[in-house]
Amino acid sequence: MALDLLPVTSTASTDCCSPVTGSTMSAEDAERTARTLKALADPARLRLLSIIAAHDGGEACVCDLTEPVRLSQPTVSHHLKVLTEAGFVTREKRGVWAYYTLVPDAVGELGAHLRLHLGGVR
Amino acid sequence: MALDLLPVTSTASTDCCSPVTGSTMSAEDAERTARTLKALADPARLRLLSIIAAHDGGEACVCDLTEPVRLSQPTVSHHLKVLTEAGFVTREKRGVWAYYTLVPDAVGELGAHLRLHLGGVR
DNA sequence: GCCACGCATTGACGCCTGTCGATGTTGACA
DNA sequence: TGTCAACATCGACAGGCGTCAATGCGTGGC
Repeated sequence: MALDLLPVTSTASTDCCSPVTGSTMSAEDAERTARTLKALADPARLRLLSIIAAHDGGEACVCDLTEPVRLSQPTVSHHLKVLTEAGFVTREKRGVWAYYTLVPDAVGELGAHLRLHLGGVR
Repeated sequence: MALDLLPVTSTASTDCCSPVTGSTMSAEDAERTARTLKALADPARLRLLSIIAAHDGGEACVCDLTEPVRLSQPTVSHHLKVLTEAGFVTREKRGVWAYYTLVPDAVGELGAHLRLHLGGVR
């Protein structure tokens, strides 16, 4: 608020920058959004989602995912569990195989929510 | 290698699911995208970006960011460095103060790149 | 009923990361 | 020149995370 010459007394400690004009993200919202982003922020999980998306019908089973990412089967299962709990894929057991399917607009909603608070659209 | 009934010879090992139809994300792309996402996947950094975005002019200095996030000054500086290296903010030193400014469409481009490979738009 | 197969879970290990106090660095001012 | 303020960097610590081998659990076929 105050400039170099004005003898300010109201602002006790901080007085260097411009004030806030919009509304900031709440701590709870930041925590939830960060958890969702953490599920995406892994190269193996990104590749898994990409492979599932590239499959016909948008679904794939674990045996089709283990070899392309060059990881052990328990590790792939772990990543798929993380992606499932974050809401990016759904699991459906058919016989012996487990089919993972993309949740249609999960990444889209995440991006929209980010642009809402971070002013990407303006 | 030989199966129970069908004499398949083309598919060597995997034969349970549908084949791939699209193109998957490369390992290098996944690595780079994951690094960018990791910079966002933290509640403190999300709040910092949100506070900067809410400031007038889309810029803020460290002294305006330390108190809202309830973190020490070194920690805030560390988070801002991570965000700077990821390309979400830029740093400009004016006198004693360091002003951080949002990179206009960084989150938008990230979202677009994700939807491109993950089929969010279809 | 038993065995083979696909997948999930467990336990363990090493690395990465968020946080802080202490210290260094730089610019403003007297 | 000396001092103070704002910010960055360093070193250290605890907790989280990615990875694997070993094991458990259903399902389908013989």
